[in-house]
Amino acid sequence: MSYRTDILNAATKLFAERGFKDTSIVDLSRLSGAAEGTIFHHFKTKEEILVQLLRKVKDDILHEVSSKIQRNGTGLMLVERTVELFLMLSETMEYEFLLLFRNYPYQLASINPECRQSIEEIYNCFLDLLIEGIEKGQSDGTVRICKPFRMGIIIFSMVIGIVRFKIFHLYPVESCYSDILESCRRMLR
Amino acid sequence: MSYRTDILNAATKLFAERGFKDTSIVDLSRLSGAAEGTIFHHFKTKEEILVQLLRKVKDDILHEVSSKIQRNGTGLMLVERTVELFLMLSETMEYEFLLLFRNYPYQLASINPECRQSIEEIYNCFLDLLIEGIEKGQSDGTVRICKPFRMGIIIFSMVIGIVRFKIFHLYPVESCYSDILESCRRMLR
DNA sequence: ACAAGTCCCGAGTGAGTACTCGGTTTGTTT
DNA sequence: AAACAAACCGAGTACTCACTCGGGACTTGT
Repeated sequence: MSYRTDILNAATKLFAERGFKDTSIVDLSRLSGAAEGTIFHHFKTKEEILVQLLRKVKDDILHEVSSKIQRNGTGLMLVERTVELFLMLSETMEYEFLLLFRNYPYQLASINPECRQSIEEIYNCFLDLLIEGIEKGQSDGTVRICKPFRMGIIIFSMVIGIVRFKIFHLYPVESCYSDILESCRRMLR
Repeated sequence: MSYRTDILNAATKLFAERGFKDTSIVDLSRLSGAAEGTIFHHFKTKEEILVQLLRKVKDDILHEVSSKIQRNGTGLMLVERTVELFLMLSETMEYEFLLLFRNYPYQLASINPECRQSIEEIYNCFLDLLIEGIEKGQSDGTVRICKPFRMGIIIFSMVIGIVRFKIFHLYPVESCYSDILESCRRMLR
């Protein structure tokens, strides 16, 4: 039982709530209970904490997606399931999503390419599912003829936008979920 | 001819490109040509620069909106014009939009309530136009029966998401503009 | 000419930062 | 129990940051 996981947990919380730059090692030390020296015993630099944290978040989310997404049914159903899953995960994995949205692409992209890559893999995972669903839907007749990539981008940006509104408490959107799915169907049919 | 505007111009560029926290007074001094002391002669604190900057951005955008938006025509047309205007402004006022998207609601919200208020006014300006268009459209028959606020939120989040993708070069979206308008129509009709 | 005021300068200040280092504790192996 | 390594500690270091201060230059009104 080392402080390693305590430090990562503290980092998840603080990086998500305040962002990377606004969290100091002293903050991490206080919240995790580990001395500053201990933190640098487990992680070479502050940046290294973020890199490992994001790698873990990426693994968790990709695992969650691959275990929850079912590919039976129509293409339109796959799109709907992807949207629903994203909305659901943004609640069950709130801190992880907060972390993604708060730190990207603002500080992160320039800080570290590995961070950026982790986050892009997460983004692409969902976008690819949407595109796959649209293409499949065009084969089975549940989706109209349109450019899959473009419509995937549009739907994805809509869902991300909604989640951002919710996570940062800008507008109340919980009541919109059914309207979002209905909007997707209308856009694609 | 004082350094005041030079400092604000430098701040617009640097806060937009790097964010508030990642821009130092030395950076501002170098880019504007004004000595550090001169910066603090014109602005009480670094935060004060941001406050005044955002107030100006808000005024500029609200003025642009009120001068460009025409209310003749159907409700659906008002929605489409609002979306088009937002997309257009995100190009003609690129730095200002970058500034909005980079700094909100991450560092800003907690830093200063006046900053937050400026940005919320900008957001609400567009959202209110969308809602107005939807309600008007429901009267004149160009928009189906739905909750105006919810659909306004959904359309707004879609447009913001697209602009974010573009501004940060995450995905190529320039080609999507006509699809976005088409999607709006399908969602509302 | 002189006083007042604005603009400007940049070295200096103190607080905070990420990170280091020498040494202590704890756990494991033999 | 002795030996070794991993985990842990916190004072110390070098650096960056926003901000101050005392004074110089230029403009304006009297």
